[in-house]
Amino acid sequence: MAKTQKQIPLHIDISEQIYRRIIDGYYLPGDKLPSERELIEEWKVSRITIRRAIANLVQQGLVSTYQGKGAFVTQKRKVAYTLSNSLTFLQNDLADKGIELSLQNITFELAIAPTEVQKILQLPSNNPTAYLQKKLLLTDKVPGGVDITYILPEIGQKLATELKQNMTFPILKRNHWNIERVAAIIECTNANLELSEYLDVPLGHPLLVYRHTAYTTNDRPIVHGETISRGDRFCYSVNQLS
Amino acid sequence: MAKTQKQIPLHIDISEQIYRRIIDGYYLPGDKLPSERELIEEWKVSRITIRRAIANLVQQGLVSTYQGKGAFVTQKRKVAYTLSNSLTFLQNDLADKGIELSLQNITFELAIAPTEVQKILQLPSNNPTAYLQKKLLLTDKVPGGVDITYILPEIGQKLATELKQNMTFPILKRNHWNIERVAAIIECTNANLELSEYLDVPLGHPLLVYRHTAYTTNDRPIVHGETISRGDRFCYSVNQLS
DNA sequence: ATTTCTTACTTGTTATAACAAGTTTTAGAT
DNA sequence: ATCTAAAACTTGTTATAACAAGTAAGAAAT
Repeated sequence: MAKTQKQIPLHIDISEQIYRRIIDGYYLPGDKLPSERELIEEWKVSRITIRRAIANLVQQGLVSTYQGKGAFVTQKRKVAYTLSNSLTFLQNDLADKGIELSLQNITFELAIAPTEVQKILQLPSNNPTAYLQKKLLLTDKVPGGVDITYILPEIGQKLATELKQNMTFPILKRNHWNIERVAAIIECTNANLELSEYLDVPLGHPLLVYRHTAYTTNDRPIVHGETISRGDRFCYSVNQLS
Repeated sequence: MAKTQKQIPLHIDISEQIYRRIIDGYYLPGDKLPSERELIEEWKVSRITIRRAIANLVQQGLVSTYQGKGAFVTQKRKVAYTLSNSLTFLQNDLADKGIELSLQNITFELAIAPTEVQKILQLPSNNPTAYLQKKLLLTDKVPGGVDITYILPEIGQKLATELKQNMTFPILKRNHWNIERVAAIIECTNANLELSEYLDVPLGHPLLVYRHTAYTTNDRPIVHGETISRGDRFCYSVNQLS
């Protein structure tokens, strides 16, 4: 005998039914869902249950809510960062796709690096400082990511002006800092309050993290940082050859 | 004058304070948070507010709750899939790290492929079928990912037995299907109900998706699929040479 | 016709309440 | 001492209620 089906909560039942309507195209991307009041009518449940059901859909990234306006089916088109065999030159990459990338400097300062960064960049223990830069990445004027980078002091000092206005890797190349290899990890996290404010997303929104270390000649690390981008708008494309 | 600070909700205020306690190490990974009752006492607010505050932390991936037990600070150690210059051979890769990978076949059947897959695999329009395989990936007996793959009929038929028990790429190699290149995209999504049940995570849990197409000689596509893994347990490591 | 203000509608926050459903501890029976 | 059942925890679900805050539509005044 099948064991008695575990009682599924009302809010899951309701969110699954709305889920199907979205998947089946009954509610299309951009459409407004019925208001809470209407959904309460339809299912004859309390507001708290309907709100929970909608929250389930928001958590699945299918719906976004706006105070005073309503709940809307999200439309997701993602932009790919290309991690080709050569290096990432995001700006050109996006320009090819007709997307305008701009930068907004948040901070640029000499700071004591966290211990992990000290190790990775092989900073001298008597003076473990590096330039810390935080940049906001805007695609078509809309914030899409944050870049947090530690740069060796000698490089950061010379290239300060440029670094505040452009992407890091192309600047290094222009200034004859050869980048021999980049070791990177791609992972996902969820937005904390600080990031949710920078990126204008709700708390807990999925984010893609590209944590990288760039090495110049003789395997000398020169830059370490992470690019944190909205998971609903970006992805990474990888091409592997045998 | 600074414009009047936007009123921040109580639940955010509380979750941020607990957030700090976690970040500062006052609550350590694995620790049990105070119970709802105790937190209500501490902040003199209603249960709904405390529950919302904890939900905020869960959404940020910092806390997990278990009915009847309590809320616990999560400990995150992530396992890296290596996307080296050569191809992904996950099993060896993980074995090197002392992690046992096992597979559990969910479905293996000849099916009509979705139109996107038809295009990618260049299936004949009069018979657009391919083998559809769903596998559960278990690391140390615990479900960590789901693999959904479409395989050309001629290959799937011959290798059916093997495919049900092992990873796809090593099998192809053993059977002299040369894989010349793999085009892949890494992105993140949130668990829907089906995936949340397979992977034993809450609805909306962050997931990493590795969507790939493998090409053999003459750029002929033979396999297309996606590996969906728990974002809290896995990441991808990429090494780029110039 | 245009602007302004009010009103009605939307989602967001918070409180109180009761019960359900797991887990752990305690008290009791053997 | 060991097993068992009850009690006392825990988080999960759902209802009702009131007000806050943001948006849109309509009425009133210019």
